[in-house]
Amino acid sequence: MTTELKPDMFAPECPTRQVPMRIGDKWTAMIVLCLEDGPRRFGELLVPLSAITKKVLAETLRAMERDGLVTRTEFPANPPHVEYALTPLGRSLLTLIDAARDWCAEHLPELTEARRAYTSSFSAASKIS
Amino acid sequence: MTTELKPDMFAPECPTRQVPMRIGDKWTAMIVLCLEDGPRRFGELLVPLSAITKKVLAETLRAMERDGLVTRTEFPANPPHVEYALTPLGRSLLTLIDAARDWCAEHLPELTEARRAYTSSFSAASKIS
DNA sequence: GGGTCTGGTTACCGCAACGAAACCGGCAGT
DNA sequence: ACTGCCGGTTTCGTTGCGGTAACCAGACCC
Repeated sequence: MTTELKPDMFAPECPTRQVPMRIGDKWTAMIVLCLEDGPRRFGELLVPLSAITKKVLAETLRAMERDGLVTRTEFPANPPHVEYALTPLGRSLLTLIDAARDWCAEHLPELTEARRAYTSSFSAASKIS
Repeated sequence: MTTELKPDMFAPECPTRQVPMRIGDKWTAMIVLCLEDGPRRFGELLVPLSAITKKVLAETLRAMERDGLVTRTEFPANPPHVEYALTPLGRSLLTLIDAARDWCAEHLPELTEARRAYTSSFSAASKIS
């Protein structure tokens, strides 16, 4: 058992504060999942992420490329197209994402029930997003 | 080995889409960590979360209470005070948060380096947050 | 020359999160 | 009566993520 040193999330200068849940932004985790089984083209990513717009997809992919999570490869063939693929770093996120999905699978009912109970007990008053 | 069914993040109506990274909001994970060793008072939480404002702390705690992650207990003693404590559900988040911190501890250098390399190679052009 | 496919970019905008600062009500101390 | 502590709430303002719609450049097809 390697006693790893956890990052100090409480230090204001710790990059953990900036980074960790970029994964938690609206689309990054889903894009990683989309790329799990191999490279995909821009247009292929648009389909499963039904609600995303081209702009946001492009932005998110750029940010992921910047952070070394995906690679962008242009094929100047005919018609020219572009492929996005996971880097090893991006792929390493899969275990984390899976852990999050497992947590959801296990505990989401409790959370939903808690939320229901809470809002029904203060039916009128509170307004928490 | 229980073959758990992962939530379908791609279904627009899946609550996974709403919930998962509420954990990833700016403060929830840190508050969970603060409460790890036992109940804390409002004022005690303000200290380690040095940058948080009372308003945001109150909002975040309310949301966490709504979701069944913490309990709020008033002590009408003298002087009156309030204690926040993790519920079992909230405590179950610790493993997930630890997984995220482990990932950061392990891969943050790569990510930082990727970011540095990216921004230095396009020193002038790109502006990604 | 006109339409279409691909992989975007640009301009604009709304909303929710986040934050700074002031205020508040009950009670204790002096 | 005045001061301060505790646990907030109120007001106002800023920032930034995400979204909508329009446009674009290259290449191919007709």
